[in-house]
Amino acid sequence: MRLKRGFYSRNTETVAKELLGKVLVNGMCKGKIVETEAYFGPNDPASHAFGKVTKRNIIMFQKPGIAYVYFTYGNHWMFNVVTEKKGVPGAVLIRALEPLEGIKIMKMRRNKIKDLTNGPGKLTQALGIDRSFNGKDLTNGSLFIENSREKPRILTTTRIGINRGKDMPLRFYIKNSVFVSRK
DNA sequence: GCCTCGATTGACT
DNA sequence: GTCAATCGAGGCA
Repeated sequence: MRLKRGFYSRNTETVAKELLGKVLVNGMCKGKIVETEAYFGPNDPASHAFGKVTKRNIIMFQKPGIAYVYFTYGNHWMFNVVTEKKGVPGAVLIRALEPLEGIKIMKMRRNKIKDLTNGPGKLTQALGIDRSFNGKDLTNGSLFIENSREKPRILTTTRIGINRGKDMPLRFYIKNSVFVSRK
């Protein structure tokens, strides 16, 4: 069962924690979400939505349950899920997956047999997510997130790779998972 | 128009 | 552990 809009239309931190253990699907490829980060708006200096609305960050202000995909460091796509009610900015960065299905395809896309999805740029490559998915509705289409009954043990840390808002504990990952990008 | 730098990765010492 | 690759968005003029 894919997650419905109501799941995403809540506090960003809550959604980030509850996404752990759920399953990200794009076509043939599936992976369990094992690591996420929450990004807010005006109160979060690390967020793209800190400050004014721009062509890039406007996706974060739109309806919950759509994809926010952006390009960084000259070669990497980042996949986020938009949260909060329409008009309120928020997104959850998916940082790592545990590969479940379509692993052969992931290996082909990554041109590797290991480290397929243990980082935000790696998992987008493995699942074939790029610019064309920006703004796509996850409640309707080939890219979506499946519910699960799993209630994982969650660890919380500060976010990775940012320069501002470094002290905010908004990174979450599943305890003992070997598929996270870092411990 | 020009300049800076990034929610990263992979190669190398 | 260090560091280069690589390009578009965003800020400023």
